[in-house]
Amino acid sequence: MLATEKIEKKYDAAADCPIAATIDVIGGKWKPIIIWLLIQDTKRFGELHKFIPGIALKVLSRHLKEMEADGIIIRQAFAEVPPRVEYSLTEKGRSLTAIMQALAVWSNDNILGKE
Amino acid sequence: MLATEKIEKKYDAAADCPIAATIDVIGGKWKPIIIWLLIQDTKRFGELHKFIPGIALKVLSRHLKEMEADGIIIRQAFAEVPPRVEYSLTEKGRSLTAIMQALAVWSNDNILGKE
DNA sequence: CGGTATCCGTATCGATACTG
DNA sequence: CAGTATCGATACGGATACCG
Repeated sequence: MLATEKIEKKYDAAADCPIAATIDVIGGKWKPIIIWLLIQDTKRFGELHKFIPGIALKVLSRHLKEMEADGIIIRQAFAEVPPRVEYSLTEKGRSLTAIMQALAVWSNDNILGKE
Repeated sequence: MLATEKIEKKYDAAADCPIAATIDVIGGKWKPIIIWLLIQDTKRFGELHKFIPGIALKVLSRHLKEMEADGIIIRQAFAEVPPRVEYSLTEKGRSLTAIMQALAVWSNDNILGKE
């Protein structure tokens, strides 16, 4: 997006609403679980895949890349055989913990009892 | 009951992860802004449309219905000419205020300064 | 005024096969 | 082990026209 051009910028919910911007970071279909798992512990790619039933490899891979680009997780590859890659939260990622807990609490209070 | 028809329930992130469940409620593309506007004040359909640049009528309408179904907003129609419909938050909806603020704060601390 | 109906483009998710 | 490539399905958002 070039700021030098006086393009009549359309309002973009995700970019212009701070709340939506944060949801964008934690709001993919599987990102909450990934973050939640990493809050507890560093994990390898295969572990994440095992802990998250049903996620496609491609999707897991893309979510991890996005989260790395957003600066909330770190990817650490070890030059071994067989290869090992570990994912963990950055400080920024950890700073989401309180929010995650608040979201979980709200769910328990307002959604779980409903079904 | 056929054994083959055993309901092998697939893991559903949105339903089975409490965090994802809450994000589902507040996480549509425009829901955060809608909630934010309604936190400040009850608003009519047209007002919401005016306050949210670019949203399609259909999308606004659907989001409002979903939020009503989720129990976080109330739709109140007045039998007048011209018709008037007002949307406001329920108690449950208001209970999201703290979370919304936390999300906005996190965005200001971790996203806004970046671009 | 407050919507719904229709049609469409895109983004996102998913299963499987294959590679470094 | 840790991914990528490929193809397909579907959910989501958007523009416009029309109705009560």
